Amino acid sequence: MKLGPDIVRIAALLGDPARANMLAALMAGQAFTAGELAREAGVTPQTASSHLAKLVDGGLIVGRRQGRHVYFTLASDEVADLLETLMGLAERAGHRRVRPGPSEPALRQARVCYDHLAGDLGVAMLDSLTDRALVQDREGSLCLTGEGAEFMRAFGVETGGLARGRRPLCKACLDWSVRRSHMGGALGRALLDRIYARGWARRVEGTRVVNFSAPGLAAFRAAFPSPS
Amino acid sequence: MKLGPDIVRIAALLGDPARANMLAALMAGQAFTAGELAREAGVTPQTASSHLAKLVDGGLIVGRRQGRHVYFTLASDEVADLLETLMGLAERAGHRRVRPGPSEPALRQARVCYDHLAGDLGVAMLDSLTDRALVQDREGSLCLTGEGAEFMRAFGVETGGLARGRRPLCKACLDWSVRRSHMGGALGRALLDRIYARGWARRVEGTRVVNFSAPGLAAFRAAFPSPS
DNA sequence: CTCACGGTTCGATCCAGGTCGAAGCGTCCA
DNA sequence: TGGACGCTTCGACCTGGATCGAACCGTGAG
Repeated sequence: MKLGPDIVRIAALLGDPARANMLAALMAGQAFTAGELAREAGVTPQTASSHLAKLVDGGLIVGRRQGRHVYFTLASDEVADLLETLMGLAERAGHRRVRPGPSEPALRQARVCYDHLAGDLGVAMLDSLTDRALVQDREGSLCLTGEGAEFMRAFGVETGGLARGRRPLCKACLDWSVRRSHMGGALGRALLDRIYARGWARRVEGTRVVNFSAPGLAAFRAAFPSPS
Repeated sequence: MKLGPDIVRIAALLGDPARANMLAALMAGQAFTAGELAREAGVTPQTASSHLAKLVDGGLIVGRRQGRHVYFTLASDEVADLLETLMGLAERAGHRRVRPGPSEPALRQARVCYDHLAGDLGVAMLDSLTDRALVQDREGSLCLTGEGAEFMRAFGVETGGLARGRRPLCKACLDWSVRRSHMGGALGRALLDRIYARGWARRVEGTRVVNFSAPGLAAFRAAFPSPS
């Protein structure tokens, strides 16, 4: 069996704790400098530099120089997908990194998955949209209906511009904690942006946790009512 | 970022060439003995035994004793999913194991993905089914319509029994070579079984390639006409 | 019972690669 | 222009883990 793509290079890149920590940090969707990632991974800057070079070479992340800093982000949301899939399998196989800490429930309720909303609330949002026939599912990639576009416009998202980019408008992304899909793609990102803009929730600095205020959560539930 | 599942253990397991070769072989869906996997990976039986123990411990494969042989299979189709995702990323990142060999086109046209049909023909089959509204897509997991169940019965697949198992009846599985979905799950398996039973195609021994005969291919195209 | 065979365990070897100190290089600021 | 800072390169060190020979164990065959 010497055919097909070479999974070893990529898997080996993910198989080192320092690199995995860096990638986990980058799952927050924002760009980090080399130094920040070094601290995140708990290694010296030299070591981090070596790891980052390997990750760039492997096509998992990209770096942009800006002044004397270098900002790194995941290379694509495909990479984020892979990381979520891996986390799902690890979760199910019972490999926890540490025993559930205090912020673990918050992470399960709402977090960013690269640049869109994941966790209980992310799944609830997609459920609500599909239940009201605002989005439909065609062969794995979601598809906005006419009423859906109407809804999005009212919510403050111009879907016309989003569809122009080469990134798929919306896309089902499997959630590792809930084991069901939430909304990804350009629309997923735009929705989360609107949620921030309306002040319903804020990112907890340095983590993937998305913190909803009490009125924000109520407004969210009203905008995306549960199917039940 | 010390929260969430531990992806390192699993990724490290996949990051060794010998283990990756074994898993790639197991993607063919059939069970292999420890010795066969050792030859497949190009290592001695002792080394293979050590690797297999690690893979079992990590929950990626399971082994069953039978006489003086031990048969190994992938632990779940989730593992197969992960491998396909990894292959997709590796393919796109341009990491090929070897330069495309002679059987590469055959692998792209039709192969087994664990236990269901993948490649051009696998994608075409799902396309045909969705186009004729025989299956629908709800939040990532496919769903058979009433007419779909009718169609399956006519094709020789009793969907009633399949739905009883704890494995999802059907499921979209992202194809690494085509980068679109094909049909997985219990129904995907049953469909491939029927294709074998009707003599349309056979597995090429020891590889993932599925070889359609000329009349078999014609019958396949007739049963699953292209949407165009 | 004895032997052959598949699989595992043990121990020793060896090497890829992670790690960090020191030095180099470019950018920004005073 | 000098100095601080962020990042990278180089070199040396060291450890984890892959590998295999040899011995061991259980099953099946003669």
